[in-house]
Amino acid sequence: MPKLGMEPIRRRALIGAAIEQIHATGSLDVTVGQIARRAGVSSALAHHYFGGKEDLIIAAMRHLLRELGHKVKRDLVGVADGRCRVSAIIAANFSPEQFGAETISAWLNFYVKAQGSVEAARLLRVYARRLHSNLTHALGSLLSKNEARRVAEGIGAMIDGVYLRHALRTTVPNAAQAIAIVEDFVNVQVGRK
Amino acid sequence: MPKLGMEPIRRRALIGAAIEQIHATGSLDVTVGQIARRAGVSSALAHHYFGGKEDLIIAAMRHLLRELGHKVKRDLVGVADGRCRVSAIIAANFSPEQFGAETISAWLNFYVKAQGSVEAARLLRVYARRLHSNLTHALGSLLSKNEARRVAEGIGAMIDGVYLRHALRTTVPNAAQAIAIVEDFVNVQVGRK
Amino acid sequence: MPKLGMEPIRRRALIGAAIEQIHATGSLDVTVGQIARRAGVSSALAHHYFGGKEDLIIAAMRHLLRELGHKVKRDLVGVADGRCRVSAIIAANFSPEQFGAETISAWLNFYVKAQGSVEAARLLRVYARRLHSNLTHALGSLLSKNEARRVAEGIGAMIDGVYLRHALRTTVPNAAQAIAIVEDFVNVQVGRK
Amino acid sequence: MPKLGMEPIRRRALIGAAIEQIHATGSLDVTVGQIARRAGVSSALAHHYFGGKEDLIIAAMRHLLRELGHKVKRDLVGVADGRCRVSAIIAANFSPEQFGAETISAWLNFYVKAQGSVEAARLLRVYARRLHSNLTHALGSLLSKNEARRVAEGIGAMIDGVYLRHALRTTVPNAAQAIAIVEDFVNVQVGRK
DNA sequence: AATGAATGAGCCTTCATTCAT
DNA sequence: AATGAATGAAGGCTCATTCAT
Repeated sequence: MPKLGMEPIRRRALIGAAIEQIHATGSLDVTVGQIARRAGVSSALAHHYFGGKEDLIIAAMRHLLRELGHKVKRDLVGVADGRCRVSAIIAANFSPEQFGAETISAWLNFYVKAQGSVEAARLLRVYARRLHSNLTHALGSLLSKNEARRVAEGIGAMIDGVYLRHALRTTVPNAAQAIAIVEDFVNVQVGRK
Repeated sequence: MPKLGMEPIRRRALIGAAIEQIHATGSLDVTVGQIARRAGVSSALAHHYFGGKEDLIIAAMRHLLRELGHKVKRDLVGVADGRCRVSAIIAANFSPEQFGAETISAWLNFYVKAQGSVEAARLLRVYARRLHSNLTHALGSLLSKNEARRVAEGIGAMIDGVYLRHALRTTVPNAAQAIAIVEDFVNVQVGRK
Repeated sequence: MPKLGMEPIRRRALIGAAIEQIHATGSLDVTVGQIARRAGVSSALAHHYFGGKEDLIIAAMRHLLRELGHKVKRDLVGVADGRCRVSAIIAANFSPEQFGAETISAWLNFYVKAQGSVEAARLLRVYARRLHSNLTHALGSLLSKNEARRVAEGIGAMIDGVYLRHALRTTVPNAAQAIAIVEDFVNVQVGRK
Repeated sequence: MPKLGMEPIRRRALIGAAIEQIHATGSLDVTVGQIARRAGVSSALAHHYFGGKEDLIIAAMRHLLRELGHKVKRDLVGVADGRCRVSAIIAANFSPEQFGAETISAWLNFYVKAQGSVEAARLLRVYARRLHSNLTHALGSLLSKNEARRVAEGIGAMIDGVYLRHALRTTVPNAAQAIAIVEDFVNVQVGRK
């Protein structure tokens, strides 16, 4: 008898396996076979559910971005103070789920992917815009609109830079230190006025 | 036309072609054939002079890093004031030769490469250490040793982050804006004292 | 037609094709593509089932040696007399299945292969040891242990030599004549006592 | 100034290097580049003097066969007794110059080469015929013409077989033992009458 | 729902060979 | 006399993808 409702299970397993494999390989030079094996299924099944390698990779990307989006949204609930909202956003970006070695690897590689895939580029732009918008709003009560935009831009660049630098390390990512660097930046920017 | 002493000419041409091709492709998924064709030679010749694809890519990386190193060194000559030296270092990192679309692409991909190649990782670490050391020294007259180190770290992360974000853009890189973001950071950090 | 359980079928076909191709080419300079085409499949499938060219060649070798081993074992069943067992062993080595043009070619090339492949060398040594052991036992009732060993060595060299010389010929191998030469040797050695 | 008379020197060096390289590689899968490097010249020069790889290999073969021919001829001078001439021929085949590891390797590979090259096959047939003729004549005083032919055939097969078996060994070739095996065969054949 | 079977396309790499100097 | 420069051709191998079951 055919098992029912396997599709979501398989999709999730394959997406997870893709992210793991990207991290294990260190690049997007992963084979569908490797991902499928890691997920415990045949490579044919990966194609069956995702249509092709491209789509599977994009799905993994989308998954990661959605996770981050939900995390930020959740952590902002009930936080009223602007400065605190900024910290919450930063903390969300470096939370254990987001700042693990696997995710960092995947993130870096998605930036590469975006250089050759319109869909991947679109996804990253959506994420960047959302981050910028969130930060600008939170900073609105502390700075002028223009200054808020500028500082938000700086925070964004800094977060990406910290991710990039951690991609090089072989040690386990140090979230506290990462947060400190960015928070330090915010403190000075907000404080000087 | 001379038939001797072609080696350095070919090597340079192939390295240039490799960087161009990486940018054109947007990833390290470039074939030796593509690079060779771009350089106007056969793929066999590329192997003859470099031994293999890996070595060619690494050579391109090394070339870019050396160029940057020389640029920084040159621009620092005669600059005595610490704050000015910091600016010179930042400016060098965003000079037209370094901050072109091709180089940015290549740079991003080298970070990926470093995740799977010890030699590539080593090269990037050398670059990071050198940048950090240069900045720390320059900041030494303005801040305490510990603070200098911390700010240098922040500047480094910021530069990388700005590069990363520009890798996404399709427009021509805006060096002035990039420099402004980083300089802004430095100003506040140094000025707050 | 069944679509499952193709593996053993393909493996057998590829091994057979490899032996044929080695004979057709006259050397081990055979391409996986040639072998695969002869077997009616793609070269990719040959890699899929054997992992690589090396392994395919070794598998063909192993196949031939196993065939010979089985043949000898089968032909010795029920043969009690020592002298008759010697003859049976010799006859087995020159039986139509073993002494065909294809097999002779392959044999010669395996000796070459053994000079650069530990596994191939191991296989040939196993065969040589088994032949020597069989012969020594059979000769045990006719000669002293030392003499039996010596004669067994001679028979082995002779069999190999006859194979080698037939590798040069373009005519169909003459088993009767080959057997006569070796038997003649045995007769004198055993009879002279 | 152009060096004169280099041709014979280079040819000899290249032929020697070819034989060494065949032994080092264990097969005919040697590159012209390897041989040339071993001879201390460029691969282009090898082509200049020999026309191509094929011709160089054949020249190496011809060289070895000629050496053996001369050796036999020289060692037979003044030996009148038939039995002694047989021993001299056998001894020549296992003399240090002929029975070194390099030569054995080359020999085996030439047999392979002969399967795909008419010229190589012709050379080996010439050698076999000469050996057979020499032996038959020498045996003429001891056996009937038919028996002499038969025994000569056996000796030839044996010599080849011994060579073949030594090709497998990694130890230094044992000429004394090799000669003993063949001489033993001759003794019995001649003695029984 | 899932997979074994199979392949075409493509890439890296090697190498014999040619040619101008 | 000798070689550096250069290439075309070919082979081993990988992999995404398709298909029949």
